Amino acid sequence: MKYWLMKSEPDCFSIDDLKRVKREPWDGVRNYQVRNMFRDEMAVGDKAIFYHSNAKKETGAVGVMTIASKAYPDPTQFDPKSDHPDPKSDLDNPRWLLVDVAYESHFKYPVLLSEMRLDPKLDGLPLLAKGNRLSVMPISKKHFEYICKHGS
DNA sequence: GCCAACGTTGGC
DNA sequence: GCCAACGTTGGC
Repeated sequence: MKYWLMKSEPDCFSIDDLKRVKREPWDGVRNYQVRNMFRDEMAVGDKAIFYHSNAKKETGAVGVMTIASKAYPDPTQFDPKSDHPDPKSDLDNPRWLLVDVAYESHFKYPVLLSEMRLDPKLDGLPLLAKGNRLSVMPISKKHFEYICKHGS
């Protein structure tokens, strides 16, 4: 099983939103590296940390979700009214993929980015690498479990 | 709102 | 293939 960290802006889609709907297509990703991870590396049952980016209050890890589907074409790429339409994507060979995610749990306490930066146990966490802008990234089991423990 | 860092695009 | 210009991400 693999472990992931996935970012979302809470103003756009928060962990509370995910809790309400239980399961959601993780759409809108327009980055080839992430597309390839969806396609080649994610598997149903993998665990992911839900991370609130660009949050007004608390930027950090807020809970856990499960990967609930294989990768499939992101329908929003073909919708001119969506936030990220891609007119160059081909219906027969879609450029962008997504996976469904399912809610698992809220952390009791958010694990803030500022705390994670100071924690030597999280050295090497890709989230903390300078200039890392990936919205989805693999993390080690050790880091995953450590963050979960910290949030509980 | 600012800005550093990065990815993508497109001209050549 | 190079690289400048531009757009986006995301912390602060």
